[in-house]
Amino acid sequence: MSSFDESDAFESASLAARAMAARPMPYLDELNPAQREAAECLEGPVLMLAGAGTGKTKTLMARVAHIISTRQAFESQILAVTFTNKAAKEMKDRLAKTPYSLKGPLPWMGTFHALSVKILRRHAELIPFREPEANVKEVEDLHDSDDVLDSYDLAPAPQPEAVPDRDMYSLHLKSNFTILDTDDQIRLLKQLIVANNIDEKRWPARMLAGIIEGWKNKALTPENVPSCDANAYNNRGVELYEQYQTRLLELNAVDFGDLILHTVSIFQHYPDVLAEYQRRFRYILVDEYQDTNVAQYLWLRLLAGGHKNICCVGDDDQSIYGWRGAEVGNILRFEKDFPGAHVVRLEQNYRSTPHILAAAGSVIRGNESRLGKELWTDRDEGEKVRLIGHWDGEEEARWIGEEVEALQRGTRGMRAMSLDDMAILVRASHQMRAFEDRFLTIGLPYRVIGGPRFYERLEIRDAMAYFRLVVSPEDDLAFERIVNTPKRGLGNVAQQKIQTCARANGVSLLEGARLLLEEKGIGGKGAKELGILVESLGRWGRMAKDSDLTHMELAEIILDESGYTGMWQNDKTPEAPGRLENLKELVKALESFENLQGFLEHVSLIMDNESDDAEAKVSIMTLHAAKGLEFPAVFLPGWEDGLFPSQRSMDESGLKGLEEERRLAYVGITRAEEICTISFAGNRRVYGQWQSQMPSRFIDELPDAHVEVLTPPGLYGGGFGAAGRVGASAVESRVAQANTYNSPGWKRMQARSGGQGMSQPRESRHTIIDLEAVSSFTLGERVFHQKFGYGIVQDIEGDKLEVVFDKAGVKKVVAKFISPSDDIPF
DNA sequence: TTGTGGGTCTTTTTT
DNA sequence: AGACCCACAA
Repeated sequence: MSSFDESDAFESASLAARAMAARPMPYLDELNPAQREAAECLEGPVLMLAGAGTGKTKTLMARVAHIISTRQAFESQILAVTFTNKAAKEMKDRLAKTPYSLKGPLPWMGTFHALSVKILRRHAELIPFREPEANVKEVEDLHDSDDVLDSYDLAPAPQPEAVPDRDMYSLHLKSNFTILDTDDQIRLLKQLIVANNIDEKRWPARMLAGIIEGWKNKALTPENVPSCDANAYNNRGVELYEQYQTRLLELNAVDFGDLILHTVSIFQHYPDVLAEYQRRFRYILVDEYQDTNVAQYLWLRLLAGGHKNICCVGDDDQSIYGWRGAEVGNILRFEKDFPGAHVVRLEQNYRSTPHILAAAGSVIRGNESRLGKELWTDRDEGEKVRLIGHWDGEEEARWIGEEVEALQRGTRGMRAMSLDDMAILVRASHQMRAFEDRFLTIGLPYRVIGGPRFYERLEIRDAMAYFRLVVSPEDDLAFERIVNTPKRGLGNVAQQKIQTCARANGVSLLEGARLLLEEKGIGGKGAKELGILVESLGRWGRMAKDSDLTHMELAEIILDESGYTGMWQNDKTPEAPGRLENLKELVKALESFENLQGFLEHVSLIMDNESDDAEAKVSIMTLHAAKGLEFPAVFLPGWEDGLFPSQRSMDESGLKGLEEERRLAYVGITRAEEICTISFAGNRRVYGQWQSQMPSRFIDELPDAHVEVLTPPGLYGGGFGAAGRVGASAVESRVAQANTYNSPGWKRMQARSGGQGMSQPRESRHTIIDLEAVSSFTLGERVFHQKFGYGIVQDIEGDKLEVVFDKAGVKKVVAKFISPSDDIPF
C-alpha cells in the first residue's frame, strides 16, 4: 500500500496551484436543497440525518467531489469510513462512475477494520502500550469514572517522559501480524480455558469470546475493564482476557476487535502519531454512523480532534445492531460531542410510495428516543400496505408463493414484475426454511442472502490454512487445523505429543513435529504421514520462493499433493461437489493478487462473493441483511408477538430491545418501493411445539388509512379458525388489542390444530407479565414460559420472579412470563 | 480413530 | 423438531 507515499506528495504540491483552474460543479445541480446543504458545508462538523431512500450516497459522493474541486483537499487526504466491504465497494463504484473532478479513487476509503490494518501495520511495534510508572495513577483515576465515554478526553494522554523502549519488551506486535477470524479465536480461547482448568461445559468458549468482544467494542483493554464487569465469566473473565491478549502477541496475531482497539490505543498514547494522521486527513466521512460502537467512536473522535471536519451520515431510526455493540447514543449525542455541529435532515424519499412511508412512519413514531424525522415523497399514491393473517406458517409460505407468481404475471392491471424485484424479509433465519421448502416444491427460483460467507466455509478455511503454513511455517493455528485433514492417522494422542515436544523446545508446532519425528517419538502410520506432510510443507515453501510457478499453480499443487482435493473427491456426501467448486473459486480468486502472501494479507478482511447469476430469483433474507437494499415488492411474514418483536430481545433489553425491534420493522417496510405485504400466522411450530400466535403489536401501530386487509383464501368456507378470524377482521381486533396488550390479562383467541375443518375459536385467559406487573403473581402459582415451559413461582423480589421449572432442575430468574390460568395451548 | 448416544440450545451478524 | 457438540465405547 503506497498511499502514504502518494499523499506525501501533498506536502510539496501546492493546493493553490490547483485552484487556478476552477471548474463547474455539475454534481451540485443534481441535488435537492437539503442534500446540497450537506454537500456544500465543508467547514466544521456535519451530521447528515439521512432517512431511508433519501439519496445519502449520492450526497456523500457530491460532497467528495465538492471537497476536491474546491481544492480543499486531495483525494489522499479524505478519510471515508464504512462498516462493510460491500458498502465500501459500492461507494468506490459510484465514485468511479461519477468522477467529476476526481483524479482517482480515494486511497483512504474502506471499512474501519481495513483502514485500521493499514495504520496498524505501520505502528505495530507500539503494541502493547506499557504505562510508564509515572502515569499509572492517572490511569486508575480514569477507571473510576462511571461513564466510559467521559473517561476519555479529546486530548490524547500526556506524552510519557520517556517513550517506552520497544526492545525492553521482547513481546510486541510486528508489522506482519496475522488477523484471526472467529474460528481461530474460539480455538485459542478453548486452549486457554482448558489450561486454566475451567469447565468448558459450564463456561463455553463462545461466551468468553462474546464477553471479550464486548469489551473490545467498548475499547477496554484488560487493565481498563471496569469493576462492575469483574465477575464476568465466573470471575475469571479479565484474567483470561489478559492471557488471551498475551497469547495473541506470542502468535503475532490480532483479532478483529484488536484492529480498532490497538489503533485507538496508539492514537491515545502517541500524540505525535495521532497528530500525523490528524494532519493527513483533512476531511472525514463516516457512513452508517448509528452503527458505530464505542471503540469506533473514539477512533473517529481522536482523528477528528484537530480540524473537526467530520461528516457523519446516519439514521437513528435504522440502528439495528445494538446487540453487537452499536451505540445509537453516538448519533443522538453528536451535537453535544461536536459543539456547533451542522445538522442536516434528508427527508425527501425517492424510493417508496406515500402509503408505504405512512405505514413506516406510523410504526417508528412509537419510539421514544429518536432525533425525529418525517419522510415525504412526491410520488403517486400507489397501493396500500397489505395485511393478511394465515392459519399457520406453511399456509403463509404457500400464499406468498402464489402471490409471487401472481406479481410475476402481473395482476390487477399492475405491471409484471421480475423475480429480482421481490424479496421476503424475515426476522430470524430459521423462518427462511418454510419458504425454501415451498419454493422448491413449486419450482420457484429463489436466492438466500446471508448464510456463511465464502471465506468462512470449511473447505476455504482448510485450504487457506495450508497456504498460511506454507507462507509462515510458525503459524500454529493453521498447523493444528490441517495436521489431520485429510485424515493422516494423527489423532488426539499424536497431536498432544507434537504440542508437548514443541513447547519443550520452544518452537512452532511444525518444527516440533519435525523434532518429534527425528526423535522417533511417534510411530506407525501416523509417523509416516506426518513425515510426508512436514517434508511437503518445506518443499512448497521453497517452491514459493524459487520456482517460476505462478502462485495459482502453486496453490493447486499444494491442494493436490496434500491430498486435500482428493479428500473431497472421494467424499460421497451431496455437498462435496460444491466444496470442490469453491476450491476452484478460491484458486481463481488468487489471480488478482501478486502472490500467496498478498492474498492472505487481505483475505481475512474481504468477503466479495455473491456471484451474480443471470436467472431472476426471489430473494429471501433476514431484515438485518436487507438494510441498504430496496425492492419494488417486499413481503414481511411472521409478524407475531414473540417472534417479531422477538421475545428474547424484549426479555433481555426491555424497552430498548423493543425499540430496536421497531426500528427493524421500520427498516423492513421502507425497503419496499411499490408493494409491501405484511403477514402473520395464527399457529406456528416453536421448537417442535405448536403454539398459537398473536399478531405483532407493530400491526396495531399501522395506520388504518394506509392498510388494506386481505382475506386469506379458503378460510371463510371451512370454518372460523383463530387465524381466519384474526385475518378477516384484523383492523377491528387491532383496536381492541391495542388497549389490552401491555396489561395483564388480555383475552386471547385460542387456536386449535385440526387440519382442514377448523374448529370454533375458544377464548382463554393468558397473562403477559412485564416488570411492573410482577407483583400480580402469587407464591406457588403455576406459570408458563415460552422457553422454559411450566414452573412454580418460588420467590418474588422487587421486579424479579424466581421460578423453578418442571424441566429437570431449571431454576431461573426471569421477569417476563406468559401464564395460562386455565387452558394450555395445544 | 471413528461412530454413537445423550445433553443442550435455539435472533439478528460484520469485521 | 433438529442441529451441534462432547464423552465414551468399539
